[in-house]
Order: sequence, then C-alpha cells, then structure tokens
Amino acid sequence: MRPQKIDNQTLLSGLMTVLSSKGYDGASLNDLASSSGLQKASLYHRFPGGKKDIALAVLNYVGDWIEKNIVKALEDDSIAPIERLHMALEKIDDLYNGGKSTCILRALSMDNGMSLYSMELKEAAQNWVDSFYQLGKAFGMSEDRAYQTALKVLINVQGSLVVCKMMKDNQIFKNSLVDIKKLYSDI
Amino acid sequence: MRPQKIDNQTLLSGLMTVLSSKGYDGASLNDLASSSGLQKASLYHRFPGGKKDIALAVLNYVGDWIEKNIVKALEDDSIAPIERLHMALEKIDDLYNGGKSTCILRALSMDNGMSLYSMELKEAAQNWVDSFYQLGKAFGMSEDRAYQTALKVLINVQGSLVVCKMMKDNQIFKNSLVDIKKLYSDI
DNA sequence: GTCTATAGCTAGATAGAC
DNA sequence: GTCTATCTAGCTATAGAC
Repeated sequence: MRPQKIDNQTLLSGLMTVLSSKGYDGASLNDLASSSGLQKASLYHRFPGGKKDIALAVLNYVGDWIEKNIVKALEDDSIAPIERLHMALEKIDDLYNGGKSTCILRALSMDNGMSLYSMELKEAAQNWVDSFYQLGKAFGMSEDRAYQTALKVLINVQGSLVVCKMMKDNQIFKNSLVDIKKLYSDI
Repeated sequence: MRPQKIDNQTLLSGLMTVLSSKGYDGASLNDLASSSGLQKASLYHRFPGGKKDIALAVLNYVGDWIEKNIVKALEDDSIAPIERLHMALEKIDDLYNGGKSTCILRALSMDNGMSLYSMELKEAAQNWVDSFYQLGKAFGMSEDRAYQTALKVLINVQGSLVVCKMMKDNQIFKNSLVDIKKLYSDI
C-alpha cells in the first residue's frame, strides 16, 4: 500500500472548513480538493460515494469531536459543574473560531432535495442538548428546567453565530457564551 | 405592453420560498422558474441580472415586509408596548410559518465567494434590532439593556429556527416566542 | 494512493420567434 | 412579456497510467 499523502484528520478538517463556509451546494469538488491538497480523483478514492460521502464523513468527524471535547468535558464528574461548563464553553469557542466560523451542522441542514443527513444532524444536536441537560441536573435543576436550559444553550450558540455573520460582529458570539454562563449561575 | 402573467408580489413570494429552503447555490433557475409558473427566460426578463438579481429582489422584498409588519408594529405608539410586542411576535410567527420555514436572511448569508448581499443582510438585521431596541426603551429599559435585549430577540428567533430544523420540532420555535415575551415582562 | 484526462450532464445565461 | 431552443462553462463522476 502506498502511504497516504494527507492523513484523515487533516483531510477532514480542511474539508469541514470549506463545507461549513460555502455550504453543501456551494462547495464544488474542486473547492474541496484545493482545501485538502489532493486532486478530485483522489477524493473519490478516499470517499467512494463522492460528495455525499464527504459530507457524511465530515459530519461524523465533527460529531466525534463534540463527543470527545464537549460531552466528555460536561460529564467529567471529578471536577465541579461550574468548571465543566467553563471547559465546555472554551471548546465551543474553539470549535467556532471565536464566532468567525459557521456551524457545519447548520450548513448541512439546508434542503438538498431529500434532506440527506437529517438523522445525523438530529443525533448530534440531541447529543449536545443531552450533555447540557446532565450539567443542569448536576447544578441541581429540575429535569424540566435542566432540559429547557440545555435547549437554550444550543439556541444561543446557533443564533449568535447567525447574527454574528449578519452583523459582522464576533463580539455577539462572545457575549452569548457569557450569557450561557449566567443560565447556570442563577440557580 | 403585454400584461404580466404573474404579478410581482406572487412572483417574489414564490422565489423566496425556494431560495430560503434550498439556499442560493442549491436553488437552480429551473427550481426558481417552476416555483413561479414562468420559464427561465422570462425570469431574465424580469430580473436582467439573473440569479444575483433575483436574490437581491427577494431580499428587498422581505426587508420591506419586515419594515411594514414588524418595525411598524413595534413603533405604533397608539397602543401599549406589550401589545406592540404581541403583534410583532405574531407577524414573526407568520413570517417563519410557525417554525417550519427557514429565514431567507440566514439562507443568503453563506459564502458565495465575494459575500454578495452582506450590506443588505446587515441592514435588515440592524433594522430588526433597532426596532426591538426602541420597544425596550418604551418598556423603560436602560439603553444598554434595551440593546442587549433586542439582540437576544434576534438571536433567539434565528437560533430556534436552526435548532427546530435540526431536531425536527417546531415547538422549539413556538417556545422561543414565549421566552421573548418574558424578556420584556421581567422589568 | 495519487495523478491526468475526459466523459456526461446540468448549471446559468442568451437568441430570437410570437 | 413569455416562450422554445440553444450556447458555453462548470459541475460530478469515471478511466486508466504511474
């Protein structure tokens, strides 16, 4: 076997950048190839199903990232809930590049005819909400309040990213992260 | 002059539906033509600049709609602030079809290379925020609080629409409208 | 595993009849 | 003002050399 020119991690990371900024339909295979340092045909070797496969792989990649960095941080009961929250928020800040990047989950939730990926998107969102739900419980919230608060976290992150982009002001995202802290400090 | 087969209002409304659900790159001219009952070539007669012109016209159309329905409702000082808020929220509910539709402003804020429309998007968002800012002042909020609250309204609407779509649950949008009311009732 | 070259198609856009 | 027919560029995807 010939060695891979680009390792999977680097490849997927580059592909994610293009897909999240240009969207599924806006990102051509040439765009995706350029971002990765590979040629189009090589992408088909890595992802035999073509563009659909690429987006799916990127979706799984970011799903794993969220699991490993955000969910894990929130579940680490060796440290205090407030510390877990701070760590998770820092990871979220990284994931979205301080508000400059758009969310790949959102970018892939447009109508591509048959709503590809709807299962993966729902699962990733649910995973996110569930982990913040557990955090709320650890803070002593009721089940209902913990769930509503967890939803608000995701809504705030997604909403502030959208508004950031519209108004060209990343501070809006930063402020939303602060607001999220307040959701868990007024118990 | 021959009469128009489809009036501008109907035309733009249909075009908006396709553009907001499929996005700029995902919506082909054939899609746009089908939605309107006109042929591609006829769309070029109405919008000589092609797809770019269509999206721009749709953006102006929705900008005018927001101005006429939301901004006006919030500025109508013949009625109490709380009533103005309720009216505006009903219009927002209509605009997004109870959470089932995606926001055209968001759909058009993806990277199309040169970030077309960024001026129009910013203006529409600013107009929205400004009108809720004025509402906050009418409720007796400080300038800073009124502005932060106005931003939260837009963030909640956009965020809940995104999360609605991801989780396939329109109730999330409905609940966000209720949360927005609370932002203005805990003075 | 990666590449160049290219097939086959659909996109956005135009020409010209009515 | 709307239509059918068509152009060209760019797209996704494949073939086959290395």
